[in-house]
Amino acid sequence: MSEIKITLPDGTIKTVPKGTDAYSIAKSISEGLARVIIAAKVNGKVVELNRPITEDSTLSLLKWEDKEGKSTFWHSSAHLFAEALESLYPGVKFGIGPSIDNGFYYDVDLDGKKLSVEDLNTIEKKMQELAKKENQFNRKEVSKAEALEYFTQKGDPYKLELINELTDGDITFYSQGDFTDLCKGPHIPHTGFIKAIKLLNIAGAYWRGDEKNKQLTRVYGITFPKKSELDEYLLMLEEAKKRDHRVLGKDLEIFAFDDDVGPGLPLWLPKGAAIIEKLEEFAKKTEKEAGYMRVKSPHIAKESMYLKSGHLPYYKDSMFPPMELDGINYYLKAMNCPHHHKIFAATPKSYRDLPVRYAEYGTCYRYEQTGELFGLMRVRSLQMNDAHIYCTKAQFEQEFKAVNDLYVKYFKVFGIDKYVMRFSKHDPKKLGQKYIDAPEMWKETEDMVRKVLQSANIPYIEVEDEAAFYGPKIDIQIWSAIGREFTLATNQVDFAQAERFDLYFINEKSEKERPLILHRAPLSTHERFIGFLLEHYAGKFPLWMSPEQVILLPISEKYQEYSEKVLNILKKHDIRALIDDRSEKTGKKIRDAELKKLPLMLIIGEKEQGDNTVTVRKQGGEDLGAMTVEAFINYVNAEIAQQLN
RNA sequence: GCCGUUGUAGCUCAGGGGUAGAGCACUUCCUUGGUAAGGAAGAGGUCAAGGGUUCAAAUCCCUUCAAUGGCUCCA
Repeated sequence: MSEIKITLPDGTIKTVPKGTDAYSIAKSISEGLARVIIAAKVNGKVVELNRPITEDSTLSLLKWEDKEGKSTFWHSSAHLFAEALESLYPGVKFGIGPSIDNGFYYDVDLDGKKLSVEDLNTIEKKMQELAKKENQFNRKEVSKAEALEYFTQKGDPYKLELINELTDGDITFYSQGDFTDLCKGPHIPHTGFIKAIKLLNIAGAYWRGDEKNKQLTRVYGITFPKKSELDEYLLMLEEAKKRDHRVLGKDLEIFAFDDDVGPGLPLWLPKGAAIIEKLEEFAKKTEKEAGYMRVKSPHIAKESMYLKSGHLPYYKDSMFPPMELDGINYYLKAMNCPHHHKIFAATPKSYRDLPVRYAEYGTCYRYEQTGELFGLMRVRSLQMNDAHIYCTKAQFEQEFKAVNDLYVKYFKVFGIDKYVMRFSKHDPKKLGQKYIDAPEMWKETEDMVRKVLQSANIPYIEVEDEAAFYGPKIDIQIWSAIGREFTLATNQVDFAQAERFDLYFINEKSEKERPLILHRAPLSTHERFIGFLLEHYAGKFPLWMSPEQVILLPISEKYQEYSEKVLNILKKHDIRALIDDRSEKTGKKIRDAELKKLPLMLIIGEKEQGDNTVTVRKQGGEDLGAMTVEAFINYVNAEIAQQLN
């Protein structure tokens, strides 16, 4: 029998008979290893452990801890779910059942039967029962005809549709117990590895993600090889819920919604408004230093402007319906750019004026579908950290880079490090439809964007067919506490609207020339950004933007007067402070201040009153000891200066 | 917009065809206490809204509204 060479991740080379499987190789290394591995990666491809290896290969053995180990594990769990479901509801039809970042789902058609929470418990129990049988996952290669035959017999139209799109010779079935599924694999050795099971929720999901198709029932679940890991995961979910900006926003009195005002229309309470003011102050200062000029524009405009901008035909459904005045339709603005273009056009421009940078915290209204609304993250009224930069082609790269540098600077101030820059490109096949038909401009601007990203050494991913209709863009993707993905900020190239609005400047040769436009919103909208920050800081805003910075805690009524004196001094120094003058014990006052996430507490008793000091306790418990009021003011200012640096 | 779930006090939630409940928060009083909950009393609700069934509806049914988990969408 011929032999093959297996290269392990540490570089060791093992010589084994051709056809040996990964499990045997693991066993030859150690029994312990063989027990914990659940799949193998052969020449970069994940396969099951009992697949014979037939050529010289690299091999890594995957455990639960490995990312690919987890996805294999969860994919197998989806099959276990399907097996349980089929045994409980014979005749159920199956869509797809993949693994996801946290667990798996399976889309099923129960023919009108609705699943309840109790049903999930029953299915879970069935899964437990089936898991204990330690049924093996068996792979079988089938011809297309056989595959079609099997699912025709079974009467599953979804699987038939999938099979019809596959090439003959490349189709495999996997079976465990009495259940067989169309699947390319791989799977864990047997169901017994799945020890802890939780079905999380039920949702509707369109077949193949198309809302024209039938809506199937999607069940989400997660499994673990150990019960303790499931408990840990569930605990983590609970913790994440506490950090949800909708919960914190209510607790901390940042914002509210009201039925009479309307869905997606947040009300900013005084503390929320205070945060916004500090944020704007910071943004305006930063933008001023970066050469932006502030402009202001109305909340509505005539239909003709949105026809000109090209927005209306594409985005009418996302705008509030028009109001008619004197036979003319007016729209609430959904974006600021057309107004800014009109500001650009209002005065003649020379190349000497460029780049022109117009900034406005403009309020926009978007008619988001009801199902899309999500706390502050997805709303219908929003105020954007918007600006438009008009520049020459020669200036573009530098301007684009400056905008990117601004992002990085902001993210440093806010300590935002978990994000992905997504470079969205056009799809050449959709020129003239989804995208402006200007192939050479697309190429040119996309190359420029890539060059800036590469030279700045910024990690990014490129995605096809995600650009704006007027040019490529960079989106900064972040995740909410409960794991939902959002675009936080955006930086877009626009080579179309200058033409549409007939924007030009006079170049050195006294000719009219079109500017390039950049749309940018590094601090997103107030709504989304503060929603994000609430979660990012878990409600503990840094001192500089905290709506209430200092709380004075007199130990008893006797020190009330002195406390008020201190309060007035702090207020005069622009420090946002308040007194807790309730007749409660100090411990209680501290606890309440902690729950309200107040950054600094001043404890004031006999000692402090006697020597004109305050005793400073930071949120979380750090004791900074006693200091004079003047020293405390200096401390606050130094702290803020450092945070904004 | 679609599928599912939910809607009871400011908040978190229990209850459930026959006079509406708890804890926390709030108000008042007692207490004047030094680093995460001192004590007592009180006030607070058209049980989301509208309709239906019933002697009787917060409870059962229908509709609407809103929230929520997803799907679709996201300039």
